[in-house]
Amino acid sequence: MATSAAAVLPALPATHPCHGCAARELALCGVLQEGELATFKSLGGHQQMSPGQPLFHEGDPTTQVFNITRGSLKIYKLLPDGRRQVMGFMFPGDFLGISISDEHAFTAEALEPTHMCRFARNRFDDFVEERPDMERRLYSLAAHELAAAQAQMVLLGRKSAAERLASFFLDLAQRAERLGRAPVTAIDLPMSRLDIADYLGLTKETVSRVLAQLKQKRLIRLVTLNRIEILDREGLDAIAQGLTDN
Amino acid sequence: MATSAAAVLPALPATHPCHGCAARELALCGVLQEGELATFKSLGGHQQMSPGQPLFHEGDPTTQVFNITRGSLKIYKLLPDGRRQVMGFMFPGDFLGISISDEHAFTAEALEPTHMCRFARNRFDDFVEERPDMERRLYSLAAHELAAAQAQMVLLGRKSAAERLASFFLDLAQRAERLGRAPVTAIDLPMSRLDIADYLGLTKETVSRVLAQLKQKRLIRLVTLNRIEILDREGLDAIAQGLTDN
DNA sequence: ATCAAGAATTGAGGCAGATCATCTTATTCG
DNA sequence: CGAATAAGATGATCTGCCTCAATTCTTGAT
Repeated sequence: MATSAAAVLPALPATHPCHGCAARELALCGVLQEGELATFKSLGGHQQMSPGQPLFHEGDPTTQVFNITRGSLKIYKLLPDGRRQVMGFMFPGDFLGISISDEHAFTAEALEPTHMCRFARNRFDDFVEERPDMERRLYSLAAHELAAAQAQMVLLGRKSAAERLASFFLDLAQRAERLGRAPVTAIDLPMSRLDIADYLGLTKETVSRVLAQLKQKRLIRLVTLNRIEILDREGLDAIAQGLTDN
Repeated sequence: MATSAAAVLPALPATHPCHGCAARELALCGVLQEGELATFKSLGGHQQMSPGQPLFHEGDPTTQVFNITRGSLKIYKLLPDGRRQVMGFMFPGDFLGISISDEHAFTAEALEPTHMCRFARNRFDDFVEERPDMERRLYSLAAHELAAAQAQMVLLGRKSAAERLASFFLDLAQRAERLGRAPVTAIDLPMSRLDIADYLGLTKETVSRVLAQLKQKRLIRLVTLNRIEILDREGLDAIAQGLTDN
């Protein structure tokens, strides 16, 4: 069951609808051949969203699944009194639709202008059911997400504020590297400080303060408000893993 | 992909090795027919563990997968300095092996005398690969676990100590009900207060104190140290969801 | 039964991060 | 461009949970 995406994909003709899709190798589509890809593509459509626009709400029927191709989203749950927990952020290549429930377990909302492929869920399921590769890929995605969720439980249950921020930045860097296939020292933060706080189980004030500490320790630098540069990755790593008192 | 376990299973002859297995309908095996079940069973063996005994450690190669049939386990991750996050507790019917990594992401340790079916991972994978039902079931399990992990993130990121305890007890009650198919008012706690604390992101002292509060509010009663009775489920529910100040 | 050892409870005080308030810096829009 | 508005940073104070320290209870061995 330890199946991973095909390492090499055949080049597509420039006229193919998926040609040039930044997400292709990373997403579900990665396991499909050219012919299948066309069939797959024909199942659904394309969709764009503007910042702040919700894709769906917690509790909505899950009639569609999505594949992010550009931009980013946050997904979150709310408690009745308004407390919010951000479950994660989605970037190009990420698949939004791992669930066997009829209702969405969370709300999804665009952080910036965002593009995605959209599929009717029943047609998607039918398509997947006939392609063992695809099923295995889906399982693999779910298993990865589960591992990530468990890492986040450690963060939320046992890490200090500084450890949480450091872990978060490193995680973002790694995801950017997976997308770009090259080492990354500067990271975009398309989400607000409040989003970060709600993701890390903190308040926006604490996020600001810890950010200031990390800056002062010369571990990071704020290029702009929404873009940081990692100055000392080893130092950040040491903090993230709890190897230093902070 | 919204496949669930078969609702009704054919009765097995009393001589069948899986006859009387408390976990059969719940576990992976639930989708298998009698013939297949025998084949499946022949892939692996049975194993018993005593309290405190580790099944495997974080980082160990994942050469086997397991299906709990009796007893219970805790699974946890450690930070380098010894801080611990318990990721969850496993009961009969639960499957231990959702992963595509070559190394275990956590340590698993028996809480009480515990029995399980054991399968070599490569043989298990081969078996699964030929049975789409089984693959779908595995995906379904992973999706469920992911949803549970996300609920736990809300708990760890945003709930108060009392809310965490209340949520925990209700969750245990629901799991017991899924196993026994009958309403449950008394719950066994095979884990220590420290295990509970490390699961809920608290200390054992806080767990003790909140337990005392819930007792005093007549929401629960301690039958013994390791068994509580739920006296007011609605009240607990209200707390768990954060509908009451506590 | 009695004792020992571990587990759980209870108490006192401290602290990391929350809350509330203010100020500063971006961004938007007329 | 400049005012309006929102986002972020910073300061002061508060508090829920943690830490450290005794007890008390439970359990298993003799």
